Amino acid sequence: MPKKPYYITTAIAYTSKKPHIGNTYEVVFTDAIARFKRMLGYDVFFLTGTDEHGQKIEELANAEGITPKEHVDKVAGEIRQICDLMNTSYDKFIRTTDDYHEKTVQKIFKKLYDQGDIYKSEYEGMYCTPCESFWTQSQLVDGKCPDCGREVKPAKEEAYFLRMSKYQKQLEKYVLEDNPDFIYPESRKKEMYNNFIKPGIEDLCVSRTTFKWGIPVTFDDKHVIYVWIDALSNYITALGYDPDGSGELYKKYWPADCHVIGKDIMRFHTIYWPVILMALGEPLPKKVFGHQWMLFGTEKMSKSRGNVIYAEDVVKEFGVDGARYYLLSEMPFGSDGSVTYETLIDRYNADLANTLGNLVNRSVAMQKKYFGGKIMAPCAKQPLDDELINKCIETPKLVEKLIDEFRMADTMDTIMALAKRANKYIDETEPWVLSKDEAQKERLATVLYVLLETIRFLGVLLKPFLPETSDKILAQINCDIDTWESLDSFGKLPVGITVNDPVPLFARIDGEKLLEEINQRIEEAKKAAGETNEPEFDAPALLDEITIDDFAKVDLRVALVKSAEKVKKAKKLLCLQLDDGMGGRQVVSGIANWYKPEDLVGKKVIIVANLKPATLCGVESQGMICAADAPDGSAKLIFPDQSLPCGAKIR
RNA sequence: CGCGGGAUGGAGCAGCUCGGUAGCUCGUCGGGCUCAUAACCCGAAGGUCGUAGGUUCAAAUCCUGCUCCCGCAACCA
Repeated sequence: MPKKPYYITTAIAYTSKKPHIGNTYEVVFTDAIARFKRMLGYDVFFLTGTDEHGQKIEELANAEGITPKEHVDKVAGEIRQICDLMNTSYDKFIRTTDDYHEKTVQKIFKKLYDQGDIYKSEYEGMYCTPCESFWTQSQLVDGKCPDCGREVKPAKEEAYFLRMSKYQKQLEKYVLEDNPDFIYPESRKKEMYNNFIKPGIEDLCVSRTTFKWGIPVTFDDKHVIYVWIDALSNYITALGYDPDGSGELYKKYWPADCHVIGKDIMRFHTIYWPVILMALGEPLPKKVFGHQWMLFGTEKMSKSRGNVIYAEDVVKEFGVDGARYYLLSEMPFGSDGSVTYETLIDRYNADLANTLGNLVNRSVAMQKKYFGGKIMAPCAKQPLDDELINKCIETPKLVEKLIDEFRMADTMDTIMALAKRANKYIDETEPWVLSKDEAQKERLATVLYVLLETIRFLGVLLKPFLPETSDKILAQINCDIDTWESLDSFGKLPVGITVNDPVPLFARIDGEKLLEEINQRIEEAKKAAGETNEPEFDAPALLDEITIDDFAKVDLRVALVKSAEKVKKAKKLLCLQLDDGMGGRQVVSGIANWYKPEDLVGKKVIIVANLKPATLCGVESQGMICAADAPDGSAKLIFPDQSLPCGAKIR
């Protein structure tokens, strides 16, 4: 019987910068599933890769003085190295700059255009110059750019749009009725459905004229295909999809069984991607699984905070399987995970070194010591043994169920629970006591057999998750019976073989010492980041030149904050009452996340005094407070010399 | 009233669908053991299960109000 195909993918990683350990989680997680399915007998195809086009890449390359291609070659290489370092078993690594991908994407675009699903738009007033972005009418907020909030002006550039609305009903039916597990977990499905699908999906702009680093539209060379069709299509181009006739791989593996992605790109995968596929007349993926984020403690990782952890940092201290185990066991199913070196050390020592490593070590050592390593027939079983044996039999079934639900951390727990039970078994049976009584020889042999067979179970169970460790365990007990089916019954460990010398699987780590070292390193990294003037910060591109007259149109004034309060029903907005030297005014500002009302009262700020008033969350704002974007994404106000009078003009 | 998730011993989580001795991991304290990587095993302390009500013989579990946290959306003029 031919094996059942199983196609699983990660999202393709954006090649702007080297991914940190949190980004690496995805590929390790997906690898675990892929390896597991292979063991179950599926014919698995596991795809990962890189997303390499776009304006950001173009800018980064410019800043570095290299070509975009040189830039992405470098970063894609790093990303692939990390995948290899983490021992992930991807079958293909796709790059969106691959020749076949670019050609197919062009064909897809053309096909959708020819059949009328992509159309050229000539909207006006939809273009935000600073963001270099097009927006459809309904995307605008108060008629302004939804990204930066600035004025948009009539678009001289035309753009191509995908007719999303046409597939509204079809998508709704698929998500709600045909395939209720499509968007997973459930909470994400509600988010996507309530926020985007139910209100009605919008046509999507699928081309750009503002940058060149992308796949050109074949029939209109001013345009480059924007990220959606380019990046998302990787899942099918990788298999040799072709609108004119697809290859064997595609026929065999599509539709994908699961796209594993970060929760931030759920929308693209559960709305845009299905619509593209429906337009192409292709079947939709069976599942999109949105995983959580791995944070550093409770904050995001960033270079300037000195808290970026890369996969290689963790591997250096804890080994590949140490890193894999941590990622797989520490990320909760329903909420963000948190990396700290403290928990990293704890988990490593407690689970890998103590519970698992020590179990294998002590068991193999006893087999060596009492029987010269030779495994004897278990002919003196006792009822006591059954508890452990039953747990061995149950565990694989539990694991199958948990993996089916993508509950990775629970899976790790379940396997570790078996190791704990085995440790307990040793205490219950006290082999060292048995060894002192010649009459108990058979019982001792049996106890050790049960123990080593349990260890074989552990070795096999761990294979998809900690492949290296699994190999080491099985090598130590000198047994190559490592299939998932071999866990159907207890007792497959052959009698008569001789185990190898016990070698510790995981060396215990001196936590205090390591933490000290690491804190030192973090301090240094912080310092370095400070000294080099925040290397992560990319100054935004310069706008078009203006004349002094243009500038004179902007009336900047000094104003005193007399009172401030949060705007109800808005998270980020503060409503400020100002003395502007001209009778006072009210200004709303999106700084509530970074400034408390009381911090501002009594301070003088700079306002744009002649800005057309606007209404935000129902509150009128007569002007705008000057602030600058900080590298960490926050906004910092610009405070003038506090001795300036209210109403003073800035020029 | 935009949508959704959550609040459980010092920390992190499970239990809630199908009400009925509150469980796990780490940490703390005490004990046991010596095969083993100062590892392993057992026991103890520690929780009025966010808050106020309601239903019930009985509520962490069901219902309602409230507070706080988080995600998505909206919102940084």
